[in-house]
Amino acid sequence: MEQHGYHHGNLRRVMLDAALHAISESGPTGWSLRELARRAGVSHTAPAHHFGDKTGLLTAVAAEGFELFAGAIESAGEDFREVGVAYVRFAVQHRAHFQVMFRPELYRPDDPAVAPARNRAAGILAAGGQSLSPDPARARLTTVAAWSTAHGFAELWLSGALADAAEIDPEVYARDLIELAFGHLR
Amino acid sequence: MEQHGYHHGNLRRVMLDAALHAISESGPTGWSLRELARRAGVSHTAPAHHFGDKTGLLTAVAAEGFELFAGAIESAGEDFREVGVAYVRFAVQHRAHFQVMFRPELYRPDDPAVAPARNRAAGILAAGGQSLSPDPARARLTTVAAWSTAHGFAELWLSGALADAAEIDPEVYARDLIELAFGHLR
DNA sequence: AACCCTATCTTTCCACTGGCAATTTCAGGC
DNA sequence: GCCTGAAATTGCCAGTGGAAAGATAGGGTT
Repeated sequence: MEQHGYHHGNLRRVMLDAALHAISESGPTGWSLRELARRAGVSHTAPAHHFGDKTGLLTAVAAEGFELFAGAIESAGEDFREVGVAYVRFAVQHRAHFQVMFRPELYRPDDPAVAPARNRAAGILAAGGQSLSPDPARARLTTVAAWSTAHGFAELWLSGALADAAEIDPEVYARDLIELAFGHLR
Repeated sequence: MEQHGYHHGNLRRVMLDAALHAISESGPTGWSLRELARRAGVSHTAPAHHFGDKTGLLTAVAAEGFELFAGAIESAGEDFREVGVAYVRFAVQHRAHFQVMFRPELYRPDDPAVAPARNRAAGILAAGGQSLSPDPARARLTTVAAWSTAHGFAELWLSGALADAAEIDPEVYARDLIELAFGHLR
């Protein structure tokens, strides 16, 4: 909100938001660093100081994404089906983050800002799968099955492949769908 | 296999294969048209004659992908669970095609070479869902549920998110997982 | 108050990219 | 043999990501 002089004062956040906006509109690679810098009113190399390079900016997006994501599914409660719904809700509400997070070739997945958050999220999913699984030996399989269902629905929805369902609230659809596939487990 | 003179003779196919190779290695946008042309031994504008522009090349990849894909799931038989396995097998064996097909912002999804093949594939999936669904009124939901599970597993596998399962044959894993989620339907 | 230290941002430069326009080569039908 | 159109070429342009080096602000230190 401040008037910028030579020093912007908030460039990191502004660039991140600009990137998220651009990603939502044109996909994770459909924009240029220079364009973002222009909109932020700074020179085209200013962002380098905060992110290093374009990959660094995407790494920051992924890191923030995994943080938000872990929080979102963590606060979904005990019922693993609601975790799945929260998964889909996150993908829809934070589509830019989501579209970067699961394309590791776009960023540096081993970055110390990314890996911990990702592992935290993976742990939450694994715990949920364990609680859902009738057979402890198949906990991992159950986790991956439910994860796949939520993830696949989110991807298909975001890609527009489910255009015929565009009218319906994706969360409601996701809940029905998870119930259909995993409701028989208890 | 012919020696190239001024006219390459097979440029279209060679460029497609080069693109598929590049996509497998660096993702659907991690390469340049010029680099591909260089490897094919032609000038950097030669591909334009066959594909128009870069988007045109990706459109051709998507079109070929949907053709192959429709064939693959069509020949998987009646059992819808085997269709899911074929879905995953296709994604693994043709990962470059797959990674383009479901990112419509990368190509021209309304291209006449793409849309028919995509619709054909969608029809096969819908028919499978219908045969799987106990309740005809919920056929669409069942289709989307099974589609999501297969798609999500394929995406997670390709992205490396299931690194812990890297040892296991993805087809076998997919079969178990589909059985877990949809085996109770008959 | 003068100093310097560091983070931040600018200017300048380079190789590379996608795409357009004009031109050249070549192959096969007449 | 020639002529026509498909297939490639060269040359050009604006835009891109990134490196290098300089400029500026805004403290802390003394």
